[in-house]
Amino acid sequence: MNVTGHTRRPASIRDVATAAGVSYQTVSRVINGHPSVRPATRERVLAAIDDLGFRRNATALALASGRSRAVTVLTANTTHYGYASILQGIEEAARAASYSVGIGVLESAAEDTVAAEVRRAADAGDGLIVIAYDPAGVRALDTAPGLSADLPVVGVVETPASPPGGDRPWVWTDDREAAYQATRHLLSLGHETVHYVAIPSSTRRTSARTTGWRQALKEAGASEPRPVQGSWSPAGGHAAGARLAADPAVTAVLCGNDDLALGVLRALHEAGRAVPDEVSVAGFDDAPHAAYLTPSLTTVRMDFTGLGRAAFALLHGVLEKSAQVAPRPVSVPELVVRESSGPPPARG
Amino acid sequence: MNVTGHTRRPASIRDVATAAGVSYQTVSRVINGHPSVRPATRERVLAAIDDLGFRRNATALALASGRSRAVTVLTANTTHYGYASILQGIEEAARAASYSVGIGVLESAAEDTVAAEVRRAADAGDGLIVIAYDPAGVRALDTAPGLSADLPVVGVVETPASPPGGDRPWVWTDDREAAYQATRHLLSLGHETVHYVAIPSSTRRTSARTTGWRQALKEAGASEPRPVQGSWSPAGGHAAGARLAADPAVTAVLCGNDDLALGVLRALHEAGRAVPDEVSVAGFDDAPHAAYLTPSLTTVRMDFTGLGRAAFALLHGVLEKSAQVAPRPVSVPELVVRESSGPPPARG
DNA sequence: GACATGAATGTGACCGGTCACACAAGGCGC
DNA sequence: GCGCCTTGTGTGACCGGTCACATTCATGTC
Repeated sequence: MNVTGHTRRPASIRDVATAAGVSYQTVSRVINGHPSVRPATRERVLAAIDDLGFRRNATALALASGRSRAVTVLTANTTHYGYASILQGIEEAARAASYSVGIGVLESAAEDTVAAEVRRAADAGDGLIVIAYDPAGVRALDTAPGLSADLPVVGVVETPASPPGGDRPWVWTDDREAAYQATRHLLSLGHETVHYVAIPSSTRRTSARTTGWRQALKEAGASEPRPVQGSWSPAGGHAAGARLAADPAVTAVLCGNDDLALGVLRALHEAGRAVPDEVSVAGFDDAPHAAYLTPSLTTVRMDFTGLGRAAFALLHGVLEKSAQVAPRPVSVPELVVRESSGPPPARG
Repeated sequence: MNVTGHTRRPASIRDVATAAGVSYQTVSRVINGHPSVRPATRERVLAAIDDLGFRRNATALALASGRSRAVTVLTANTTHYGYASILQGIEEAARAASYSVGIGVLESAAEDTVAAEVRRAADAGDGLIVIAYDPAGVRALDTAPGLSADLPVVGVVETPASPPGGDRPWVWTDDREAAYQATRHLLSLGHETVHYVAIPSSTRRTSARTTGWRQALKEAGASEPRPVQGSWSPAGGHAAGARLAADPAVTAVLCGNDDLALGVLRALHEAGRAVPDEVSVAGFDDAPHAAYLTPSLTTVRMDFTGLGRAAFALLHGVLEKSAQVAPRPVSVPELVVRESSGPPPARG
């Protein structure tokens, strides 16, 4: 144990070598667990390492080995529950694998902003995970390969519209299926149709959640109202909800996430429409607050941290060829029925 | 512009040098804007840089210069709104200063867990920001200097109990004052006293918010109920709220954050106690959902991203001595009165 | 016209690791 | 007793930058 407080420059392998009376290469061998080092020598080196408080310099290691054992996460936002949970899942898995995690926030979807962030990420780590639920993320995911040829990129995406997209390095939960189930749940309660307040779609066309909703309506032969474009926030949900509340025909609303649902609930309340007696509302994500709202929110539970872990695992597999490039990890969200959904009011 | 797709090893300054017909040192000078380079030479070098798509290798730079222009943020959680916002503020400021941000999650407050994370942080970047609102963060903040002598550490903390703590590199918002104001608000509405549901205290004794609450009660000559120990989550608030709801004497509840308040609201609802008619509730943070709850939540708005930016600014000042070590940045939270607080019920 | 001065550029060492290779000593086969 | 393989260890170059110092040439000064 080193007790000298004023360790100026931290000890290098050469310092350790001198202290142990061996060459720096031998120290390197000990550090890396190379077999052919005589036990006695190893002991001496380990003692010196301990004594000098040696820690392997990550920067030098990165320069020499060409790999930094660091990944960068690009996201449009760190505060949304889903995004934050994914990040936490990534960090957890990365930590377990002794990788460090860097983070970059995409402040806009503008091409140059995104490009700048991707480049920063490219020379900060040796892999990139993009949370691509929104236009900024999608653009990053699209342009990254072009901007930095040999930077492995993994995307956390919505359920891809087309069949599993060849072998793109993507992870997702089946939110199309989840939206389908949530919609069916509402229809099965007796609602004639289900309105939808959408999160901003990641693709130019329409989001996976929208697709699942639409599919359920179609199968049930229900009419398909125009989705209301929301944002990610309660404020967006509130605006959308206000419009829906004004239409007496609306009896069931599915929301792209729980924050939107919260805004919708509020708008319905302000319009004097009772939930679930007059209108049913369902959300998406099962954020921590969903269960504690009044009425508590029927929603779809998403395993975001699991998604984050899977994203890292996939990237890890690419970075260390050894690790198998895991079979596309897809988890299935689970519908959680609470107070906010119920049968429609008897026909007036 | 380089159009060759297969850039094997990326160009180094020596490649650029050869291409431009100068020495690598001249390239280095151009990159760093050294004055004494003949304009014509500079042009040639710049052309070569552009042509080869040269990007300065961050790792080599870090090794040679001894500084990596990276900071690490240590936090117990990335999903809480406050924490996530602080992180976002840090990232924003760091990006503006061309620093990259790494993140480490403290999974427990156990000594070795924390120590391991601090060490990882120490050799990942050249500065550390610790979000120290909870035991894990506090321990990290406390032990970091001992674990890694010359690693600059900045703490995002609760309002320190003692006078500004010498010259500790800390940033905070005056949440003691905020709690004081929120409590006074409730008292001024006519409540005899205000109950408090606490977030886990960061110190062994009591949190700044608790102190502010206590101070307001004392000044008003109100009785001081035992604070109810909550967690950070709605679930914790719900448990605490259930207990408080059972006591008819309770007419006003201040909560350590908005998630707790949400749980308390729910518990009161379940107990059949109307808010604000029978019981007033106030939160802390002004999370995005606070305004959209029913009833909407009276709370204290905290400038978390500003706090994050300040934390980075402080660390930045330490890292680059040039930058002034900003005067301790303290922002003042603002009380936002909404529907959840009102006068107590007329004495029955 | 000799010499100090400064601008423009190049050379070598270094940061702290890794890798490829050289080399000495010991065990084994024949 | 010689060659040969294996084990243990050391040497030198390298990763891609920076820094300190040397060098060249043009200019100004007396």
